[in-house]
Amino acid sequence: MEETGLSDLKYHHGNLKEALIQAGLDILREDGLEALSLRACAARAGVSHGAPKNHFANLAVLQAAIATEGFRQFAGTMRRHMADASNDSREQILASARGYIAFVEENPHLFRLMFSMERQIDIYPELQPASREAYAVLREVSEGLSPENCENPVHRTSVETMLWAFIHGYANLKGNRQFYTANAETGRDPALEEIFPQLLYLTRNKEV
Amino acid sequence: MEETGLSDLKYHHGNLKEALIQAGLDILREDGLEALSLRACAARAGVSHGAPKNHFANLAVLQAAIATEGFRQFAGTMRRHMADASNDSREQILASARGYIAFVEENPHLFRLMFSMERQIDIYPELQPASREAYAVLREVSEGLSPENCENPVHRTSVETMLWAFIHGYANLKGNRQFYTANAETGRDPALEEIFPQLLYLTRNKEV
DNA sequence: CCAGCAATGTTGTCACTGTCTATATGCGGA
DNA sequence: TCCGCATATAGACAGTGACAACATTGCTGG
Repeated sequence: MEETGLSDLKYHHGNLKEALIQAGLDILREDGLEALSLRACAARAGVSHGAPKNHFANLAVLQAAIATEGFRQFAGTMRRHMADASNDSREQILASARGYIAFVEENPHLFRLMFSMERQIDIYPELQPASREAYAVLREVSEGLSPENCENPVHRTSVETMLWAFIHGYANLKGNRQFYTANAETGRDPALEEIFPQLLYLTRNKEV
Repeated sequence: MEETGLSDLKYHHGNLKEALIQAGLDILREDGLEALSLRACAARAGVSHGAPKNHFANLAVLQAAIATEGFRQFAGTMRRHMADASNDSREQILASARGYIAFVEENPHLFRLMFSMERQIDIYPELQPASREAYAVLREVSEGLSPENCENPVHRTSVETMLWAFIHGYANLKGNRQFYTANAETGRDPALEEIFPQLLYLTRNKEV
């Protein structure tokens, strides 16, 4: 009507592609992974059931696009927690772990989708970069733990692998309600806060 | 015809319940998680599409039953690896980790099903016991690491949690082809063999 | 300025799936 | 023997992904 801009309310729907991704994120949050269907996303975006075909070849591609946005928000959550912590490397990686756990607790279904898409990483071109962007956060903080004078038997790659595997496994098990560790009102996980320093201890120890 | 026994080839089909579970395991191995449907299991067991209803109220319950059998085989794989190792506690838990990884590599889709069922643990009565049976293996070997004179800051529960989370995360990431660590022809994972002793080092250290 | 075109969205259809209901079948016990 | 229950069959229905044919919109080149 009075639209002169060039980016919103344009064309038939507007930018349906992003609307479908957002609809998928909403459905995941509200109704879970089983409710995520092409037709449900289309309906929530206010278009017909065939419309998504023009932007996503099939359901798997839409899922990959949703997972991609998930990885971006995931990295953002970790970086946000890191910004609230001191600059010390150990505090930084602990903060990233807190962000990791927080994201999984807030987005359990999205997280499950993200890591179930990883074996089809090639069906959506932006998925792998977004996934690597999230991993880059962990890599950065791990590198801060391996100073140049490092003669540590747990060298750089192993530090990354060990910390990543632990955080990932802990978050998974916690997301599946496998642990009873209720968060205190501080919002922090007592088990994580206890175990993590132990793991970091390995990264500065020489002899084994 | 000549059947006098009481357990096989009885009645209409025989024991359809177990046949459906076995069909599900076969489908998971051959065609993946997406191909696992009630009708596919029924067809593979040679019965009509409505027959499973008499044994499993819905698809989720059949999936839970398949996951239950998965947890049993999972525990069996770990115990088998442990039987091939020496009785030393550290060797035992390392062997269980090898079994853990081996199971995930051989049954990636089943493993994914198993740990995606865990948030509906109550829909099939045998699922929780089978899951706990698998966890009991890790608990047993972890207990061997915390001797009675233990003043270790990583106490019993934390040892369990740390090792379980690490193995679980490592297996997950590896199952999703996140790691490039190709197994040597020994069938062992070099990264696991390197990192694990470091983790075990924590369990015998007092000061932190 | 306008005709054509490509991008986008709609509608209809098909096979497949989960679930429900009604019906048929066969075994065991009264 | 015959009744009842557990089990299996057959049919139906709604929801889904995928595909094809068609309609609409906005852009672009002449």
